[in-house]
Parts: sequence; C-alpha cells; structure tokens
Amino acid sequence: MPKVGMEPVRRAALVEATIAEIGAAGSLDVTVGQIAKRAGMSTALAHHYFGGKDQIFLEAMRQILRDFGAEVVSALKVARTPRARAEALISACFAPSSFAPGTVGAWMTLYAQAATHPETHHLLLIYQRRLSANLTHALRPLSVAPRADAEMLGALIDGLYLRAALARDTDPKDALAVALRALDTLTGERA
Amino acid sequence: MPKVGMEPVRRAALVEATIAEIGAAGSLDVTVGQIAKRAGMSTALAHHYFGGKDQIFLEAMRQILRDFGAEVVSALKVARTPRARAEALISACFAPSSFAPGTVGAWMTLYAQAATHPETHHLLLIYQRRLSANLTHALRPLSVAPRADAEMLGALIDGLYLRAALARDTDPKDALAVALRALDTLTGERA
Amino acid sequence: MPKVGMEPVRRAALVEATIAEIGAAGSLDVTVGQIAKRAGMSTALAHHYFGGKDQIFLEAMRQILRDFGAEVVSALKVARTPRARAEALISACFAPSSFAPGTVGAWMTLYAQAATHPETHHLLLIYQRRLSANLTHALRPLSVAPRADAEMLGALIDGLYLRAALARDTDPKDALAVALRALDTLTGERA
Amino acid sequence: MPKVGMEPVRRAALVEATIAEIGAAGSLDVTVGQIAKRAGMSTALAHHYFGGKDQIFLEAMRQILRDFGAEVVSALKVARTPRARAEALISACFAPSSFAPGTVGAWMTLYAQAATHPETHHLLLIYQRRLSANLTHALRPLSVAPRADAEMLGALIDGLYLRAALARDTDPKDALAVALRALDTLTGERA
DNA sequence: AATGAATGAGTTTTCATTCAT
DNA sequence: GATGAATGAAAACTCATTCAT
Repeated sequence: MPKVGMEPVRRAALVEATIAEIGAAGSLDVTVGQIAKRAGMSTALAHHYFGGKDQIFLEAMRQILRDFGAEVVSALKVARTPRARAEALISACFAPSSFAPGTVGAWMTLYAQAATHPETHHLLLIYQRRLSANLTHALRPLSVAPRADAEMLGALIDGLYLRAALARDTDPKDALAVALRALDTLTGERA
Repeated sequence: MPKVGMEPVRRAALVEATIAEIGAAGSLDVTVGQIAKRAGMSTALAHHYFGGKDQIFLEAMRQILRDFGAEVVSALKVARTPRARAEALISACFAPSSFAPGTVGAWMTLYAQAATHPETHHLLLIYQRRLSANLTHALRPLSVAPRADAEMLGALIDGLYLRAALARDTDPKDALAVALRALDTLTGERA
Repeated sequence: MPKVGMEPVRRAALVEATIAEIGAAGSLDVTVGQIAKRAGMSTALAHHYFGGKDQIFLEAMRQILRDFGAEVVSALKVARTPRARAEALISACFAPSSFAPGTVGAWMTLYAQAATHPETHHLLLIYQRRLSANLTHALRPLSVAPRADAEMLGALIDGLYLRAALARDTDPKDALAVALRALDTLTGERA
Repeated sequence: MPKVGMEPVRRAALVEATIAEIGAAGSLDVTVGQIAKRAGMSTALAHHYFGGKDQIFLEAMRQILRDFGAEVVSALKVARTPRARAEALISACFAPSSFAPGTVGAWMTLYAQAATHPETHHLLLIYQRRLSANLTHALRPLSVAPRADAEMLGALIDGLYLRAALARDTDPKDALAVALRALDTLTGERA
C-alpha cells in the first residue's frame, strides 16, 4: 500500500464530504470537524490540504458548478437541433443530481455567501454567464431577441429551481415543465 | 415615569437592528451582541424579549415579509384595472426597499435557512402562496391559464430578484423591465 | 454581595495572575487558560475584559513598569542630596521586588518581544528614557558629562540586572554593589 | 553517488535556517516547518537529525556563541598590547555580525529561555565566564582590580548590546564608543 | 537518506445563554 | 424593566512529532 499521491484523493474526499454534510445538516452551519470525520481524517489534515474552512467550502461550490457543467455538456452532446439544445440545457438544470440534498444546500450557501464573499460572488457570476451564453446560442435560430429571452429564461430557471429545491412536496418535473412551457411561449411554438 | 409598555418598542428596535446589522455585515453571521448593541440595549434584554437568537431572526424575516406585504397593498390600492394590478404587484417586488442591504441579506438568510428550519420554510411558503394568489387574481381577466401563468411569473420574479440583488452593478429597473415584458408576453399584449 | 464594578477587580486579578504564572512557568509560554485559572475565572471572561492574549501580556508589562516606577518614586522621596538621589535610583533597580520570578520573566518577555512587537518596544523605550532622565538629573551636580554618564549607568544597570536576574546563585546585592561602585568612579568619589 | 556524509551538511543548513528564520520572524515563535522549509528539507528530516525542536534551537544558540567566539579570536589575533587586547574584545562584542537580525533574535531567545531551560542557562553562563576571563586577562596589566573591572565591563557590554540591538534608530558604533570610554575611565587613560 | 502522510493535543477566540442584582 | 457578570461549549486553526514507505 503505497502512501504517496494522497493529496488529490484526500481533497476529493473532503469536497465530497462537505457536500454530503451540508446536505445532512441541511444548512451551512457545518464544522470542519464534521466534514473531516465524514471524510475519514483528522481536522488537522483537512486544514493541511485546504488551508482553511473557507477554501474547503469554496472548492465544494466549484465542484457543484463543475458537476452542473458536466451535466450540461453531456446533455448537449446528444442534442442535434437548436430546439433540442435549448431543451437539453433546461433539462440539465432540473436534473435529479441538482436536487440532491447536498447540492441544494451548496447552492443556497452559494447564494447566501455571494453577497459578502467576493470569490463566491465571482463563482456565481461565472455560472450565470455560462448559462446565459449557452441559452443565447441555442435560442439564436429560434427567437427574435435571443439575448433578452435567454436572460429571462435564465432568471426563470433560477427562480423555479429555488422554489423546487426548497419545496419538500413538489416534483422537480413540474418545475421543468413550467420552464419548457416558457420556452414554447418564447419561441412561439404553441402560439 | 414607570417604563411600562416598553416591550413593543424594544422588540421593534431589535428587529430593525437585526436587519440593519445583517445588511452591514453583509451576511448572516451576525451575533446577538452586535444586534443588541445597535438596538441600544444589553444582550440579556434581547434574550429576555425574544427568548433566543433564532426567534430574533425569525421575527426579522417576518418583518421583511410584512414590509413587502405593505408595499404590495399600497401598490394595489391605486391600481384600477387588472393589468394595473398585475403591474403593481410586479413593481412592488422590485421596489427600492427590497434592495436595501439588510433586506437582501434577510432574504438570502430566508432562503438559506428554509431548507433546514421548518418555521423559516413555513414563512417562505406563505410569501410564495400570497404572491401566487395575488398574481392569479390579477391575471384571471388577462390570461387563459391564470394559475399557471402566475406560477411562472412568481418564479421569474424570484429569479430576477435573486440576480438583481446579488449583482453589484445591475440596476433593479432592468429586472423590473424584464418581468413586465414577460407579463406582456403572457397576456399577449405585444403579440 | 453586589456584583457590579467587577471590571477593575478582574483586570487586576488577571494582570497579577499573568505575572505570577510567567514566574511559575518560568517562561513566556503561558496560556490564557492558565492565567484565567489562576485568576479564578474562565478564559472567556479573560478575553471579555482584555480582548486578547496580547493585551493581557501588554498590560502585565505595563504593570511591571508601573511597579518599578513606584519603587523609584518612593526611593527618591527620602533622598535629600544629589548623590542620595542617584543611589536611590540605582537601589530601586535592584530592589527585591525586581527579582521576583514573575517580574524577571516579564522583563525577559519584554526584551524578547520588543524586537517584534511595536507596542512592547514602545514600552521599553519609555522605561529607558525615564531612567535616563532621572539619572541625568541626579548626576547633573555630580558629573561633568551627566548625560553620557547617565547613559552608561543605565546600560550598566540593565546588564547587571540581566545577569543577576538570570543567575541562580548570585545575590542581587552584589550587582547593586557593582553599580554603586561605578557611580563612585564616575563621580570621582573614590579617585 | 550515494548521499553519504549528509548529516553535517543538513545540520548546518538547519542551524543557519533557524537563525535566519528567527531574524525574519523577528521573534522566537518560529516553527520547525518554517525552519525545515528554509533549509530545503522536510520537517521529518529535521527531527531525524536533531531529535526535536528544542535541540535545533539549542544548536542555533551554540552556533551564535561559536560565531561570537570566532570573532573574538580573530580580533585578539592582531592585538599586540594589553590595551589593544581589551579594545579588541570590546569591539568584537559590537561587531556588525552581532547585529544581524537573526543574531539579535537568537540572543533574545537565549536570555528569555535561560530562566527556564537549564541547558540554555548553561550556555549563557559559558559565554559570560569566557568573556569575563578574557577581559580579566586583558585588564590585568591595566587595572588595579582586574576581576571586578572585568565584571563591570562585561555587564556594561551586555546592557549596551541589549539597548543597541533593540533600538531601531541607534548606531552600534555609539554603543561601542560608550564601552570604550568606560574602558578609558577604568584604566585611568583619560583621567 | 529522505519524505509525504497523518494526527493528538493544545491554543486562542467566539458566542449564545443564564443569573444575580 | 434592565444589565453587568459570568461561563460552557465549541469553533477554527497550529504544530511538534511519528511512521510507513
């Protein structure tokens, strides 16, 4: 059992544990101790690899965004038409993985900290811009005002996600349906 | 002069101080000490009147919702037509008061805690239901599917607010404009 | 038992405990916990009254200097002639109180931290200037170069104290004797 | 190329790094990690060669004393007369190398730890005795009480060094001048 | 010879909360 | 009605030290 090259393993374990712990606690009041314990190591090691709590959290949020990005990419891969691309984007936003407790918690943390923490804010901006760009691109052949429609659709998605994520008894499918219906309206599909 | 009837005064001062402090700190990491100091009293008194930190926070969120409700009521008062009512509702959501630092912070706290804290979640539900009901009522004469359109509009408003509140360089007016344009689209105004 | 006005009491207790603890541990590696325990209170209260470890230490050093100043004043009070004044000053430097374990430790802390900590350095400067000024004043009628002689005498005192304080088997009286002999030499008493 | 005989190299590197780090940090709060990093090796290796932090520090202090001893020896080498020998001794104490930040820090550490740490205390005693012996020897043909005068001169040197080392704006030359003037007075040179 | 991995024990500091007055 | 006093519990973070490789 060689014990070299543990750093990426440990870091990954900590990030995963962070998200899981946020999900379990249902809140951002998660201690480094809890995270480290779940990741199977001492708090000292967690600090050793990340330098501090903030950076662990930041990395967890980056991970959430990476996961989301991967979801988008894989959804777009099979989309052949502009409309399919738009639908794929929207579907990715409401994929089951987005509603895992940890993921929801991490998103809420992201929002709550964005107002204060510049780096977190930056992270959020990146997500919003990327989503907007993707939507704009997909809507270009379908809409007369792709930029504005993308903006609206992006905000709608955020709002729907927020509501679906926080509602206990709602099915994410419903949120997805609403978003897709909005897409119809915007592209005049069902006029 | 016996100091009778201080309770409502103290409670109001604490709630106001809580919101102000959340705004000043830009985060939910606000201590009872900070709040009590800003409200001009001891922490012991703060506890005496509220029982605990959670309840102070909860009351602050209730206040935010009350303020928002008042904004809505006063906006609706001068609206004579259904369309004016819908516009008034939407405008109220993007009123300047909603973008005061403390208000934004309180909303983010609301979202972040709603996942965990049942009472906070309940509060959020009340807000969402009331907004939906108001919107549905206003849209009834204007839309063929008032309920569904209200739901969508509600989510859109939430998403737009979230983005406008967290963006530093954006004008809330833009968010309002997008929401109003969505209203146009839904009611076929600009078809 | 009224429980008001504890602040000065607690602060004094903490300062005293700090010096005692430095003496007991014989080093500056003293924790707030140890100090608080000796002072009969929780660490939280220690922090409450002082704000942090550094400030507790700083205050302890100030106390040492205050004590020394008091020693000087009381010694000068009974000195009638310039020579008596000079002798009183020197004697005060080697008073038994200066050799209490805690006092020695605090002085060493003072020296060790003066290189880094600006406030500590400032404190040390004040002590040195005051001693110089006092010595200069006393030497004026006795020496042809009171300023220079005071400077030398001051340094000699520091060096003698350092050696006497750190030596375990030496009598402070010897150090005093050496300093007084230097005074003789400077003032030509024994020429 | 087998890496044999690395021990002295590593030890020397660590000792040098310790002094440099004490100088850089300006305090004795230096971690083994910092030292090892500066010396270009792992903390584990530092422990392997020295057994513990205390011993690294102790060795650093020994090095300071060795350096000082070398300075004295080389200064004495060119001194032909007793007086020149005395002056050489004194000059060596205020050589520029004695005022390098790391050296100053190490001396302060020496003083601060001497009260507690027996081995450090022993080290300090050796230094003091050697200086006294050297001074006594040099003063024998010049003074009527060489032993006492050497003792006084030794203490004066310590005190002057302490003051010069801690003062930021003072020139070590001044301290040297004062010490030499004291030598004049003791030997009746300028009477 | 050398090191990355790992941790236990300890440190400062914070804070909600309680209580006697 | 009001508060200063006081603390327990827990948080983040540090660091000397050990060990397997």
